[in-house]
Amino acid sequence: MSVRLRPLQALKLWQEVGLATIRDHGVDLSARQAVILLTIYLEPPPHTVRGLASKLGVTKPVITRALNAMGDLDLVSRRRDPQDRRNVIIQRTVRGSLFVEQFGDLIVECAGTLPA
Amino acid sequence: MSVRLRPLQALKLWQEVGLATIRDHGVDLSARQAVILLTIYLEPPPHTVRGLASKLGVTKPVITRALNAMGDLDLVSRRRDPQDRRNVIIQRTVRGSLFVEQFGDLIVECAGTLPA
DNA sequence: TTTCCATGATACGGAGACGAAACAGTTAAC
DNA sequence: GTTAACTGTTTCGTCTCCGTATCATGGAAA
Repeated sequence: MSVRLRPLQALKLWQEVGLATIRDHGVDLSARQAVILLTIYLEPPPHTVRGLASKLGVTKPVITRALNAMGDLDLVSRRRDPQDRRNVIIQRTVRGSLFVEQFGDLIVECAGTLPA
Repeated sequence: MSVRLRPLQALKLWQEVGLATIRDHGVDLSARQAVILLTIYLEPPPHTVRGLASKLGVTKPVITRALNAMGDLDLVSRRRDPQDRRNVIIQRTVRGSLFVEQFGDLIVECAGTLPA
């Protein structure tokens, strides 16, 4: 069952959620960081720097820096792959799971108050 | 009639739309710029620098700079208010309308392909 | 008129992100 | 064992953005 959404509703939803995240002044991620975080938490592991860079169409340093920033916030964690020690496996954290979950709830809440 | 959306669908939708905008390499606005643009095109005019700054909870230079950037892209335009020449009235443009419209369609399209 | 207050724009220093290129570490090929 | 290829990271110069403070202009009040 697909989600039915009209253009005006979609735009309003984007505006409301954007407004909420800007004004909340809590953790504010850039658009790219948000997409990286969502990819890590929504798609099946394992996730690597190269894989994420390829999927998003950006360079590797972008991923490394985003992981540094989100690592400092305890939203993701990294460890070496024991099998192939060149690889870095990106792992989820408790705080990251909570953050993503709350973000999902925020969108759902905004969607619920949308006019017909 | 409110829009019904489940948390996992909402998160997937955000990821898909974010992915599309990152990879398109066309016009890429910051999160703040996007919210400003949507506010201009979704809420009834007139819009002023001060009003937008207050609504978003940011300082005035942020709005001025965003309007400069989006003005260079021909997404918005500005003119002095003839009544009170201190004010600047922010106006919509053809290109901006088209851009917002296409963005709305993108969200709707992503929503339509969402799994149950 | 002169003195305030309001508006939006600019100057400035600092912080952060970008891509290209060079880097250290690991594995594979020969 | 040496060379080559691949991983993620760092460096570099550049660019953009931020907030504070200041500026230039226009309106309102005395």
